[in-house]
Amino acid sequence: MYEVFFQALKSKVDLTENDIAIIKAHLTPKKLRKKQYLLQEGDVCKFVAFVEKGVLRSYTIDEKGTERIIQFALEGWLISDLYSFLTAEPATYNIDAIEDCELVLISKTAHEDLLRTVPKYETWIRLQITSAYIALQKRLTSIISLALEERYENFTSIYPHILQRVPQHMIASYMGLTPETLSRVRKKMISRK
Amino acid sequence: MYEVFFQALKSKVDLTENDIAIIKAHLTPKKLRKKQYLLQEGDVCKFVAFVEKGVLRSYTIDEKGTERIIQFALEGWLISDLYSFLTAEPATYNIDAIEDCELVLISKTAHEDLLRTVPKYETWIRLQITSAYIALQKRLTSIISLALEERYENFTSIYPHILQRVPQHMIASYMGLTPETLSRVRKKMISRK
DNA sequence: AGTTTTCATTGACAATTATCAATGCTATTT
DNA sequence: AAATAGCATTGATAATTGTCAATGAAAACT
Repeated sequence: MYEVFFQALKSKVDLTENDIAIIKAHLTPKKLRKKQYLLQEGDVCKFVAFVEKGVLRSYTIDEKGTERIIQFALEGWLISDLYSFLTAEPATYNIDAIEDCELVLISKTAHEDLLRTVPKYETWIRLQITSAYIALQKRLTSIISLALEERYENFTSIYPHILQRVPQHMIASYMGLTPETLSRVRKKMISRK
Repeated sequence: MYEVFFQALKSKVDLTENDIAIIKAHLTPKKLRKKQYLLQEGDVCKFVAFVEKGVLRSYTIDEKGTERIIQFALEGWLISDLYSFLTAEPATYNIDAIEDCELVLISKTAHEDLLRTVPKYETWIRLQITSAYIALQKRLTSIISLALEERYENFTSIYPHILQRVPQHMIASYMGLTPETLSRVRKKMISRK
């Protein structure tokens, strides 16, 4: 149990058997069927979720009812509404499963306990957030500085595995585009050889 | 010396006199005149900079020669090319001073020493990156889900102090717009009362 | 004080992207 | 196996944003 989780952890920090035991005691497994919610806007987000298996997304819904995808999460990634998790304010994002999922949940008290008692856990969290920050900054840079086709190429080269498992209209949403526009961009790129 | 820096640190974590002394020994002060570079694209970024006084920006230059602003940093903020800093790859961003600045530099070896020897430093870094991540996610959400006017309103309400110290065309760049478009958006908003 | 840069604004026009509506295909459900 | 829902594509048109050029004002420099 928790194979992917501990593999991810061990690849970043050294853990003693004792560390592992303590961490294990703070985790909760959870399965989710396709389309099921993990978190709904308005509820307080009480966990950080690690993806053992499957794909999820976080998103908001704007005034017109359009879904805007903030993040995808595949095996080995973390997903949460961090702001809600840390402040206990109502979540502004929804999170649901794009495929059937197996998750590892870290509750708020578990998270706080682990930060206090297992220094390596804090290190791991720091490294995770740092990578997430860098990735987000790259995404933002791509949005404000590249033409559409380059942005799509960029996306496909960085996340080919997302492309294969997520419908195109969600990728359009992630890129801040309509599905029609993305379809046309792709057509242009294909025709250009 | 380093007043703003230690104020920021102490507001997030408890430090002993000893912690403070160790940290102090790892810092380097640096002054920068308006328009001076702190980092140029292609060089390896060898520090994280904390702003004691002044304003800086990080940005890329696209194929057409247009500057695209990634981040502003005011008093109390950190700025760096994190990816370059962590991997020692050449920087993809430029950083320069918008006003005369006083900075506190944390070199790579200082950073690593402090992470190893002062647990509270790691905690502070974790908290800083976490806030930066959340802020970036909000910025991204705003870009992909709001109409231009709302985005500008959003920006002005979150960062009124940036607005006052940075020329408008840089704010346009930060928002991924041309200066002309931002000027027109503002006009529309003002005329609408 | 005078010169030079930098900056914000405006206009005319072009390019890009969104919207709305329709179609056919595929996967899922019953 | 049939019915339904989800999905990608296309066309016509509208809305948004960018580009290029010009102007005047303010700020920085000498």
